[in-house]
Amino acid sequence: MLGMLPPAATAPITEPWPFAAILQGWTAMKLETVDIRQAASAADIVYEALRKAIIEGELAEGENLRQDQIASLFNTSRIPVREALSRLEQNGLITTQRYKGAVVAGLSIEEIEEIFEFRALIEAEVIRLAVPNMNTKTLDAARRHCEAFGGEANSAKWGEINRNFHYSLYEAARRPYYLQIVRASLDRIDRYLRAQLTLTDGMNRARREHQGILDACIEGNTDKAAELTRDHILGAGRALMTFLEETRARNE
Amino acid sequence: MLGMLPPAATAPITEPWPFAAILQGWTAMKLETVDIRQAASAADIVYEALRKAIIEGELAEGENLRQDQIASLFNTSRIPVREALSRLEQNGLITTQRYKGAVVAGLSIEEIEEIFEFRALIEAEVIRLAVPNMNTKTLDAARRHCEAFGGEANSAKWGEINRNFHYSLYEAARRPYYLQIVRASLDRIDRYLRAQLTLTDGMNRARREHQGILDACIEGNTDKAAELTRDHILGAGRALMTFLEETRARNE
DNA sequence: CATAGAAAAATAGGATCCAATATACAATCT
DNA sequence: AGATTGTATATTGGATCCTATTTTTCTATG
Repeated sequence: MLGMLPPAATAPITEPWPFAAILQGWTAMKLETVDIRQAASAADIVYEALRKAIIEGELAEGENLRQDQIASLFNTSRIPVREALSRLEQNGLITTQRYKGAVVAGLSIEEIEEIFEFRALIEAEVIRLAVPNMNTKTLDAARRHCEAFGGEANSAKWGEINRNFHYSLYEAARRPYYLQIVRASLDRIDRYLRAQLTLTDGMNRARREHQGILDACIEGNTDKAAELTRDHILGAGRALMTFLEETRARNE
Repeated sequence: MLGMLPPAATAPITEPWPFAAILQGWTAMKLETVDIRQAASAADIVYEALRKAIIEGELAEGENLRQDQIASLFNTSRIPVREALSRLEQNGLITTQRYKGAVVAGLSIEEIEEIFEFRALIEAEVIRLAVPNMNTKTLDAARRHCEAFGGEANSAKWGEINRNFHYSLYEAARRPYYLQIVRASLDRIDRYLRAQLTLTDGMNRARREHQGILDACIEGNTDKAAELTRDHILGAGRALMTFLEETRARNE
């Protein structure tokens, strides 16, 4: 339901203006900091909120997204909403029909399978590129996320922590384009992945596999890390497939 | 320059309404034909025209895209233009700054290199998945595109034919998500690829390598086709790198 | 003349209005 | 009753207007 969206409008993405720096005089500021000032437009805020709601599964697939409803939720007009919807459609998170509106995009079993297969290919390669660049700082961060994942009781947070763990390793690859694609493909299936983690016993398995990947990275064993990442994703995909086939069969 | 954009607005994407079928009575129509009616919005038209102009290099990188200028070019208001620009930004083809406008996105040497590396990974895999599904029809189509590529004198058409050749093989993979990513990544570097084909002697080499890939597909040699595709892309990337490093060095 | 600062023009973002289309529902006919 | 047609309502797409910000131009001053 749309009512489940976050408070909106009250949470601008802009950082606080650096009063202290101004009071101390501009010389106290590094010259580079001047151009950072870039407020988020209304469209940005709506886009991010909707994106988050979709990938976290708060908006069910097939649900209608009414422009004026969303606009009033965010205390804005329909123009920024339309821009946000247009961006979401470009990312494949929603589908729109002319004069009929937008609905949260659903994925067929085959599409989900394809995206998992794709992720296995890409993320294994990203890890392969990342391992040689990893230093103690990245490995420490990854270990923290790995432990956080194991220790978190609230299943609603697993998806986020799972992302953080993988991203913390992937960043060492220093491949912004790859990472953008990884993010986009994960966005598409994140809801299902979250379901798999909580509804099947995917959690324990993920915990073990994360530890294995992390160990391989610490050892500097590139091939092993890539192989384990690939297996991790394909395994989660297979578990999800059997789960979905059961539930979708049951609903017919 | 923007003046180089196509005539626009005069070319709706809708097909003609099937009068004959109506006069003969609805039973004469296949039931599937009814739902095709889906006109293109103004934003769609602007988006496609700008996308084409950017990937073909008609709009130089760094060039400003003024909303009202584009709007008057297409005889429309700024609203559809803004939607088109928003989509283009999501695809990485332009970059925008709040209150400052949009410019055609340029790529650094490193970014171009990364995208070529990425394409080599993905397209090799797509060919790998495609070869087992290829039949005489797809191979014939690919051969025609391959010959057209060799026989075409007008260098402005090489980019398009090059795309057609590769896509005709890739389609057999039956992986819509992969293909969408392939398309997006090719969009980002197509201008540079076109430059490489025409400005270096990339054409002859591409012709040879296309023939090799096609032969491997005809033989059903999956590994060879994947290997050659990978080499083809990486080779073009390297040639482009040296070319760009020369020209960019010369301009400083 | 050079430069800082103010005024003006240009341009993007957003709100509101109008048009086009779809959906729901009532009225009518067989 | 059931189908069909016309009408009202809802909703999206697009145009126009207003506001916020940037960029440019002009002007005053040293």
